[in-house]
Amino acid sequence: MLMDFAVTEPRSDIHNSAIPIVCRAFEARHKGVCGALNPQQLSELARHTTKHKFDASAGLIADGAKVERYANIMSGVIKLAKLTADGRQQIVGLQFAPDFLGRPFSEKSDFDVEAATDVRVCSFPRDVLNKLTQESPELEHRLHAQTLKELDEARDWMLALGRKSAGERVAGFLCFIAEHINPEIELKKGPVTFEIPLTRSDMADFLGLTIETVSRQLTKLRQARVIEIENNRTVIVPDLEKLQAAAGT
Amino acid sequence: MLMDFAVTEPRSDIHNSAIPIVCRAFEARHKGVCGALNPQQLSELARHTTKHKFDASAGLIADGAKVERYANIMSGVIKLAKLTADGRQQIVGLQFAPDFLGRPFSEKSDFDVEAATDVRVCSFPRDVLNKLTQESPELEHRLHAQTLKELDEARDWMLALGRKSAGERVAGFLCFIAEHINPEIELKKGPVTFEIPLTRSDMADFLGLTIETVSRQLTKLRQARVIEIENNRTVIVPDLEKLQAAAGT
DNA sequence: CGACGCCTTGATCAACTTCAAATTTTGTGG
DNA sequence: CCACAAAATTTGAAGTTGATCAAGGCGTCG
Repeated sequence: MLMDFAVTEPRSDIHNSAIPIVCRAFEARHKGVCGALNPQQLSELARHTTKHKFDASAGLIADGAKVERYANIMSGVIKLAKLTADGRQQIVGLQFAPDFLGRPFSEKSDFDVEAATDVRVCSFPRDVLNKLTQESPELEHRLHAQTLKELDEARDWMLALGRKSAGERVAGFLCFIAEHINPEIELKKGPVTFEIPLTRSDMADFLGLTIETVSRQLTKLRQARVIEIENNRTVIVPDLEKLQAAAGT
Repeated sequence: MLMDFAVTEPRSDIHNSAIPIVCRAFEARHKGVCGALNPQQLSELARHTTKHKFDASAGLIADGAKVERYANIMSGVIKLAKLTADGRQQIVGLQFAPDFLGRPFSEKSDFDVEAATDVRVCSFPRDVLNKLTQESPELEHRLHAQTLKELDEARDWMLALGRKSAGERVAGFLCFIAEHINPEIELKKGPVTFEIPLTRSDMADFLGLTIETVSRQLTKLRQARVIEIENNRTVIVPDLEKLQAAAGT
């Protein structure tokens, strides 16, 4: 079931011009778009901000829906999915904290937005952000930078979808998750462990495959000792380079 | 063979602060990024601008190359292509006049940039545009808008690459070209005629197929009377809706 | 315990690729 | 303008990959 952002949890600091502590903590850890705002703008934004929680697989925004609010992802993973006329699904983007969520300058969404895992977001009205964008070139600059990052990722996946085998895609997906789950802690030699934030079905929709093929390729990687899997979701990669090699990268 | 932008044709109006006539004519027809500049900025940009011509299939920028100049496409079609480690190719974007060419804020290209058809571009140093961007929020806004458009197109093609059949992809590609070749003249009922700006090989690389499959699907569309083809490149679409239906859209 | 959701495994099948010509189009020199 | 060679496209036959169809296993939650 899809639900638009509703004001579920009015902030206690509504009439307080101090920067919300949660924002400060969040921005310290990450480098979200809010970092582009000065304290005054930040509290202006905070005045209109509400926090929301969504369970895994809850719908946030339906394809074609009018979008009145933007959001920042505080935690969790969000999937952007497109459907063909007859119902085939393709996930066209995955977003992680602290990504900005929403299509600037457009009133409606071009795809479904759904929680892949449990998710916490901060949302605020389109108008407020649009106004801040006009005041602060740095803010638009950051939004532009995120858009460019999404475009790079989309193009990387176009290469995978168009030209890579099922095995390469699955291995490449695991690399992608490994790099995004813990944004900083990566590229070191030792073993890497992480949770796949998607079901097999979501993985299939992301990779342009069926769940059966995804499962078979994971088994192959396991049998080749490239990965270990526990509880379906936990992946251990003893040697990331071997996984990258399997991804054809 | 790849060649970087070289200064091949110094402008006669280098020391003339008037807006180059070619720019005025170009901007009147299109709505390129230059439209965001005031006359003074435009002539500042023009002072550093040179025109270039590339033959079809000439390389403009190699993957990983350092990019010192940005450009506007004046005419023709440009393809952005990625390669896997072992040489498989995927075209991840097609750009048409008056698109901006270049990756803002990045020094090097993430893919090969090649002329699909004969192409004319205006190029200028990165630094000059970066400086203008800082002065003019409207300019960054336009660049951002183009990036968003490219992202939308990339995601549309992700759906096609991941979930659509060869026949749907080829039909969808023809719709895409029909809409881009003559940006305005579209969506009318009558027959539409256009030239495919790509070889079969480029089409295959764009669609994630082989040239044989592309050819067979075109033959099918021809036999189904959805299109007519003359000289391999000229396509006549009697009824665009039938083609869109074949594309699964 | 039993039912349901999620994942894995196996057997068969279809779509697309690969390999191999044949055919058409394009470019060049006489 | 024609002849010819080279390049691009089409067509055909055989081979693979991944999809589809069909069970079966494992965990979780009532």
